[in-house]
Amino acid sequence: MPSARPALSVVPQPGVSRYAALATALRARIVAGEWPPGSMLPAEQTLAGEHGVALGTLRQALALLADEGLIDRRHGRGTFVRQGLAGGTLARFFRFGDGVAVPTSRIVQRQRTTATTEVAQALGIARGEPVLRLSRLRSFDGEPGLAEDLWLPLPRFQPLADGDTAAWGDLLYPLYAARCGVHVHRATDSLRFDALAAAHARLLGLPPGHPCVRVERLAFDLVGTPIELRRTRGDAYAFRYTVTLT
Amino acid sequence: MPSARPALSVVPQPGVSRYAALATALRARIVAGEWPPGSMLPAEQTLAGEHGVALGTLRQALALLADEGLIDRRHGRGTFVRQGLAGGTLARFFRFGDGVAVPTSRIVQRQRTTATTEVAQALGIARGEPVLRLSRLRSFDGEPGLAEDLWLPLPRFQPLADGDTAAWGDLLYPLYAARCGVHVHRATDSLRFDALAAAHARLLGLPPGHPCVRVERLAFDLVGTPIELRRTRGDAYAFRYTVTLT
DNA sequence: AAGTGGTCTAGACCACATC
DNA sequence: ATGTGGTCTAGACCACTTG
Repeated sequence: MPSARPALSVVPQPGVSRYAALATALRARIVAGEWPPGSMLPAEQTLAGEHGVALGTLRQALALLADEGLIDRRHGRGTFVRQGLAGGTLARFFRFGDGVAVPTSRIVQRQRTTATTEVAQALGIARGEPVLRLSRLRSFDGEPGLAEDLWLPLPRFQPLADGDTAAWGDLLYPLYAARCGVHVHRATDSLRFDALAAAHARLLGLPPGHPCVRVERLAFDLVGTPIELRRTRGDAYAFRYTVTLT
Repeated sequence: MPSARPALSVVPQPGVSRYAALATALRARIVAGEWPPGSMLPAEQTLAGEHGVALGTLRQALALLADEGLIDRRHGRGTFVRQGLAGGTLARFFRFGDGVAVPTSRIVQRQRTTATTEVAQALGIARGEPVLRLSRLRSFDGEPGLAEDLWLPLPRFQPLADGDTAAWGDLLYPLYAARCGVHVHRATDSLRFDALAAAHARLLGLPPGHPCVRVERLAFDLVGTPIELRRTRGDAYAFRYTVTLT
């Protein structure tokens, strides 16, 4: 009598290690929503059994996903699907306030509009598609510090198109998760130097043409779909950033 | 008859895993120069035997050191002590030339002097200690792009104090290794915005007061001793930098 | 007490690089 | 052919977290 074969056993493939294949399989199950963000994965023993591999092999696969930032492993508690980006505040590029407190946020403008060529390309949609455009001012200890313009693809962010923006709180990503079920999983920040346009200068209380650093952020969800384009401007003289190489 | 105890066995300690303790021991042997930069470590089996641990445990220890950038593991070849920093060119913060070719380097000034308070603090020496000060211009396709000021602690970099600087080539770190036996292993780059002083402006062919990005680099050797302070300035309009978050 | 991930072992076998 | 690191197994035991 043949031994029972695990339900989801990983088929050996040339050129791909078992744990890499396993990681791909698990990644797919997570992205498909089998375990939603914040939820716990089955125990190591269980998963290893399901996929017909030894514990060590399963752990190698999970280590890959943890490196990618897809899951969080917590000793004694379990393995969890990551909720979203942590520690990625745009304020980290500048020296404002005490550098710790979350800045306050005020929505200056909200507007339903259509995607320009530039915005469409960034968000991976067609030109002219509907988007929600926001202007936002972030203040540190009451002092204006960052002026932001945001573009959000519209069918998906419809819940943010109406209602009182004063009730949104100071952080957007938790809002995206709560109201739209959108979890930001990855983002790229591109920095460059610029001069302040009149509108931004007014918001920040600086003279027009004042030097600024412009951060362009593109944020992606779990599946890799772009979900937010954000342009942040702050006083170039407050810009401060450190990288360590090894 | 008691079983033979390995020469360098790791003593179990509360609160410290065996592989972490082992990594510390190996790190010490590397830093002490037992295996100089570029040389190969003994095979896994050998090291595991020497320290009286299983192969898997030794591999965990080596994985730590590889993460730190202390060693390079190469399948089928061996485990090597890293030579030095790779891919850390300061030009990565700017968009000059084709972005690939190594820029040419010209030493504009070389001067034996003493450390100011600021330089001394950065290099971890006393104020007034002798240092070698260099000014350097880096060009891309013949166009000046980066103006650099460097400070090197002097007993150690004596070999660079004399001789023809034209023979130095375009990269400094290989020069440090070849002439002074100094290997750069880690560095931190701190960025801020500034305006060009007259001297730097002249070098770069830009007007005085022109906006620039100033990168201050502090480089360390294997032991963690600061060995180079470098201040690089480039046109703020050429500044371009991208970070990915996850 | 029960369940989770973390550590450690002792071994077999595979894949890569070099002579 | 030989030596290197990479993969995989099957298990034991430890450490952390929660009911």
